[in-house]
Amino acid sequence: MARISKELREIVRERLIEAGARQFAEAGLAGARIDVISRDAGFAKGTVYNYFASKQELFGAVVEEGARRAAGRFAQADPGGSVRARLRAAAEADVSVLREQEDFIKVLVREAMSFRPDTYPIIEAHLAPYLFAVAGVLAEGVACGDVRDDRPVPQLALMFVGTLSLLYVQHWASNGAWPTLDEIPELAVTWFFDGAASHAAGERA
Amino acid sequence: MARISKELREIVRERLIEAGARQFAEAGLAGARIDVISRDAGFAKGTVYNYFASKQELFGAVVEEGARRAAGRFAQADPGGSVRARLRAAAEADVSVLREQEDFIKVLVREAMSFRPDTYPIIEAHLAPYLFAVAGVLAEGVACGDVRDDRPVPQLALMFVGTLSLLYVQHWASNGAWPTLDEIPELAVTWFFDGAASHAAGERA
Amino acid sequence: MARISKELREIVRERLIEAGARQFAEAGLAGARIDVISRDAGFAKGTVYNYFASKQELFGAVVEEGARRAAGRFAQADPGGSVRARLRAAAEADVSVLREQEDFIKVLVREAMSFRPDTYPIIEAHLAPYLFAVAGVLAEGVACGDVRDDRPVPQLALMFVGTLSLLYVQHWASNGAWPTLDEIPELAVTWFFDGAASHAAGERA
Amino acid sequence: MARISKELREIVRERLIEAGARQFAEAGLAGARIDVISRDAGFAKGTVYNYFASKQELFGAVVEEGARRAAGRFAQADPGGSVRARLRAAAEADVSVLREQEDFIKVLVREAMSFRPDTYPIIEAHLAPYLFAVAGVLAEGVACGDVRDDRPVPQLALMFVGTLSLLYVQHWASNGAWPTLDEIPELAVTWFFDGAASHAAGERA
DNA sequence: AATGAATGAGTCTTCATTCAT
DNA sequence: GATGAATGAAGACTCATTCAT
Repeated sequence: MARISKELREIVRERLIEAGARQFAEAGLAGARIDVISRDAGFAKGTVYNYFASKQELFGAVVEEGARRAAGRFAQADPGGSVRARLRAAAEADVSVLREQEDFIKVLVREAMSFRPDTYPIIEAHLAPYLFAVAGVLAEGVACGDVRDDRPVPQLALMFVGTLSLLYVQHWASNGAWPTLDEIPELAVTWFFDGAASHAAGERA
Repeated sequence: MARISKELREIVRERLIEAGARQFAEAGLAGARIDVISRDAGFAKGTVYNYFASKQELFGAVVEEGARRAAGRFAQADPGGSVRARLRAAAEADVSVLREQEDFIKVLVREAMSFRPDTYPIIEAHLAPYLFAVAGVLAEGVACGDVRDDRPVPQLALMFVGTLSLLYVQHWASNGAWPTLDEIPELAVTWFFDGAASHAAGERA
Repeated sequence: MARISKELREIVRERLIEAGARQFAEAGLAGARIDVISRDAGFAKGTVYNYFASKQELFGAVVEEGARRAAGRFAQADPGGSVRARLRAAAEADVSVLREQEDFIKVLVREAMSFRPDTYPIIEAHLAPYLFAVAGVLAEGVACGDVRDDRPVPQLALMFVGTLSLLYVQHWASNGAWPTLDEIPELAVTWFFDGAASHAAGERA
Repeated sequence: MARISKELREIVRERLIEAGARQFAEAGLAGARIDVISRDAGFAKGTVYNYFASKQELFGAVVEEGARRAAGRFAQADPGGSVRARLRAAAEADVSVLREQEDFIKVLVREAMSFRPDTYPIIEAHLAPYLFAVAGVLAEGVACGDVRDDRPVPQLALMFVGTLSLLYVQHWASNGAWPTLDEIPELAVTWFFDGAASHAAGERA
């Protein structure tokens, strides 16, 4: 099976990453088993190691791919306009990724929320572009006075992404009862801008 | 003698659970090592098995104990006054518990975020009184018009507790850089009432 | 099986080292299999790891033990007198160790002669006391004029030990035909002092 | 075309064997990696298997080739004169071969020292002409009284070749520090005729 | 004939669990 | 009840070998 084309190699890699996303979402980094991943992708155990040097590295690739997909969708769906509208679009893009790639997002969110010393650096490294994109929108918001300027933009970005993540967790924890995926973008933006409890929030939403 | 023996047994059990909390907080369920827990509690490896049938069971006991300890955290301080002030007091009480029981809380938050089928119900059960207390305050807030009335109170309670948890995670993930524990109560309340991004929030804070 | 006495622990360790010597003598460091060693010593696979951190470390212990046994025998059998006589006694002691501990000596000689980058340092480190003992005798020989003084003593020691090793190899390679173990001490000393070919050697021997 | 093809095939085989010699010299049979050998020879992994059925077989071919190359080494230079001078010339010829074929010689010496049942006969067979040549010189030495006559000439030949090998090993083990290749012929002859320790040796050298 | 992706047997190593003392 | 040595299942990772292209 030699002389495989570069594209075929890429396809196999992709399949392994997707199988990895399923395993890692289900079992976490420590609990995931390499040979399950390989089998799930349709290959024998050893094949994973033709593409990734170690379980850690495969995990990193899964995280990276997850972040890349989310970020890509992000970029596409920037309607311009108010910061609020743009962040809402971003959240919608994120949710639409979640619908299609739930495993990837689960890995991202779960491991990010678990901040294990061995996985958090990986997550952080690969999440950077994603946070960067959000931060870009927020920076413009600060510039035009739509966003408070007394808090560092990176912190704000973390808070926005955290809000989204938290809503996902609540969605999963309630087995989809509340919030539903449909509600999440609006909830995230409202919460982020107006808080969860205030009337203003209620009114504006 | 049976009496003393029983008490002694309880003390040993407690020590094992505390050592377990430390390990599980650091390494997670899969990564934790029985041997380290036992040694850390001052016993030899085998002793754990005189008290718990398996690592899983010890883990369950840690989660349960953590939930039990955390559950008490709320009753303590209710200064009365505005909803805002009362929730802030609640958050402060929560943080003060966190200071003392950081390992337990870490395990709890992690597990909550992973909603494993075998531990999530435990967490949920023990979280209930806490959520109930928060909900009580919020309900009064709704009644007096300080809190929006178009969202179910239980959802609001979940969002408040979620905000706190998210801030904890960010605290841990940043190695305490931001937010610091001191900042968390104010941040939580502001975020919950006014959002993270708005000027109103900045002004009021 | 707890509370084993220190002596029992030592005995088990010894058994593992001896089984290790057998395996390493037969298969070398790379080829040796941990579970064969453990089984051969009468234990399950994992037991080796209760005594040694890794295969390398067990190998080091085997080499050390081999060198220790050989060196010990060396020290006991120093009759004093001429350097020639003392080295002969040393060689005889060495051969008597070889008779009883052939596996250990085989490991030592084979790996020393293979100077593999990963094993040679281990061998060198553990062989040091052995070489040191020989060097001590030779240094006295230099002092009293029985040994040439224009060559560094450590080189001479290496040459003597090398001579012995070479004879062992020839013994093994010929399946014991020549030289026999009985002949080795005399051969080694003669060769070392008088050469292999000269008449002087023939006469004196 | 068949002709060229056959020659080409021979060339590729040769390159693989030389690359094999490098790997085996460095890592031994067990430690050598097919993949490294093939790459080093300028081919992809699988190519080795178009020429050799297995790693073992390639190893055998390397040993055989090494022995073949080394076998020619002696015929070259026989200056006549004293036995001593002729053996010295032989040793010099040997060292000059070593300089060019170091990897092969390393593999050979190692294997000779390990006398594995499957390779030792090969080595022995190819060593025979070399030993025979040395034995021829020695026999003349015995005849003219320059070499002791109370030891079988084949044994003497083995001892001479063994001396050389031992010096090689010490050269390699010391990373070339001592003895240097330049010193080896003189050392070998001196040691062989006069011993390593005696004054006579020192004086005559 | 060369290629190199896929394979899977083989090994080290870890560590929860057991149990004799 | 405490101990810690022994156990062996489990799992990551290696790499010789195969074989489709």
